[in-house]
Amino acid sequence: MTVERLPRQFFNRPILQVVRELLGMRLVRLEDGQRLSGRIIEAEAYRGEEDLGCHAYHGRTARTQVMYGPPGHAYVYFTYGMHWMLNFVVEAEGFPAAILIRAIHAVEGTDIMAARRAGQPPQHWTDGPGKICQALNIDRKLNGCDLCDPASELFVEFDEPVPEASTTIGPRVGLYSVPEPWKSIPWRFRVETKPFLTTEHAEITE
DNA sequence: AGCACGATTAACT
DNA sequence: GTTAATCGTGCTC
Repeated sequence: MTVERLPRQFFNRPILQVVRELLGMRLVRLEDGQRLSGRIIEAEAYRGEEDLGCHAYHGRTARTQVMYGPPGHAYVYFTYGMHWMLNFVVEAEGFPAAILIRAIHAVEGTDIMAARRAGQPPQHWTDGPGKICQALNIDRKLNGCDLCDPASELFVEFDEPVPEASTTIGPRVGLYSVPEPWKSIPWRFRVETKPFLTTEHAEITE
C-alpha cells in the first residue's frame, strides 16, 4: 500500500477542521532513512493575534515568523528552559495559525524512542508535547521545515481517520494566565480513551 | 542590560 | 497535589 504525505492543501484550510482531521494521521520523522512514527491522538489549535493563548498575540516577531508563513511548515519552539514543542502551520500565508501536537501513539522506531525516553514505560514515551520532541529528536533544526517537501525529514502521512464519535473536545492545556474566553475555548481535540480498558490497553488499534 | 514568565516534565509528599 | 529544573523570548528601563 502506497502511503502519501498530506499535501499543502490539507493544511491550507480552517484550523479547527485541520485539527479534527489530523487525529489518526501519522507523524513521521526520518533520521538517516530510519522511520520513527506515531499516530496523532491529541492536538490543539492556536489561531490569530486575537487569541491571547497564541504566541502570535505579540504580532510578527523573529520567533513567530514561521506562523505567518505558508501552511504545511513546522513551527518548533523552546519553552520552560528545556522543552521543544512541535506545531504545524495552517491556514493562509500571512495569517498566523498553528496546531500543537500534544500526543501520538508510537508505531515505528519504538526501540529508538524507548532509548531516548529512558526509564519511561511505553505509555509515557510520547504522551506530551515535550516528550514527542524528545522521542523523535525534534528541536530548532526543524523549525520552518516544509512538511510537504518530498525531501523533508518530518511530515504527516495519511492513516485511518478517527470517527467523530471517538473524538473528545475541550479547553487547551497549560494556559494558566491567559484571560477568557481564550483560556477555556474548546480548541483541544483528542481521541477518546476507550472506557472499560486499563491504561495500557487504552490505545488506538487497527 | 535586566526582568518575569512560559502551549512542560519528572520526581516528590 | 506541589515544586524544581532551566533558558529563550519579548518587554521595560
